[in-house]
Amino acid sequence: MLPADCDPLPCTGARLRKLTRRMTSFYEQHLRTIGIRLSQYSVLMNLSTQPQTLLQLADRLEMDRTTLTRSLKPLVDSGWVEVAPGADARKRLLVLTDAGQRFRTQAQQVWRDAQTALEAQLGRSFVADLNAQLEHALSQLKPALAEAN
Amino acid sequence: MLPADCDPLPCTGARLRKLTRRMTSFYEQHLRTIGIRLSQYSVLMNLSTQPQTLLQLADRLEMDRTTLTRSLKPLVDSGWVEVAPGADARKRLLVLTDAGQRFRTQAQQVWRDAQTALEAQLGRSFVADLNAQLEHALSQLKPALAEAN
DNA sequence: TGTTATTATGTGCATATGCACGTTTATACG
DNA sequence: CGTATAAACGTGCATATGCACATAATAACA
Repeated sequence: MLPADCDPLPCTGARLRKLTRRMTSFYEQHLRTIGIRLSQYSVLMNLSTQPQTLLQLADRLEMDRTTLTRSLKPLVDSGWVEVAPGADARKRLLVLTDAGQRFRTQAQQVWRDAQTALEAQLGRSFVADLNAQLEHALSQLKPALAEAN
Repeated sequence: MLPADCDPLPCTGARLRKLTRRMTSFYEQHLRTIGIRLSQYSVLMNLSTQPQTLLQLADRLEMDRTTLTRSLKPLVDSGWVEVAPGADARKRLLVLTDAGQRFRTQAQQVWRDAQTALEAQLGRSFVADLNAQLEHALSQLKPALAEAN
């Protein structure tokens, strides 16, 4: 029999997905009061600093471009984000409207409550550690950059 | 100004979602060779031990019952899982077929490669720590059990 | 300048995710 | 036994996710 350190560890991906489901649910219990999803909150936060093109925002959020395209629809429909023409005719600039800024402020309060509740539940130092680990993993696990072009 | 330990930490939920996207992508680069998703692999693995009802499996995977219902379709269509009548007329028993068992064995090899590659990329001890952290978080962050009934 | 490569984006498709609501079948109980 | 409750499951809806493919517009270059 081989030594234990030759066997792969339990599936990290599955655990991660599991925790993400729970965690998302946790945040959204709070965010539901103002009718917004966690991912939408992320978009609002990232746009609050400055307008960006779709691709720029997708890069920041590290999500698929096409996912973002569709995630924007409810935000645009709600009047919080505007899709303006960009520097050249290809680009589209995503802009947070005034109403969007106001709403973001409100949403940030609710998020703050959620994050605080999370830290209360799991322990602040644990959450800090977890954040650091996630951050490290993200830095090491670079995106599957489009097959060596 | 308040001390820093009164401010909430950066959004854990957003980081978690980010990493899950990347991580899923990492695993699925491997799993794609045999045409299966990470979540489907989890289902196969959980069914390989013993047949279970939909609710039992959903509890194990800690995912929404209705999500699982639909996730089963491609597995059933591929002939790997069978939906048999359960103990009483309400229950449906999910059974891994023989072909399903064989496929699971094959898939497990591919998963193993992926997990090993992950450990090579992030460092085995880091992955072990991360697994432990995720596990701990899961144990502390209990499901939003249906509003105190 | 005309052709080619690159950039920025959209759409179709197949899942993943969970809430609200509805249906069927058991079980509890008066 | 009949009715209220609970258990197990399905479906509609709204997003989330990313791949393959298609389009439009700009940049690069012969």
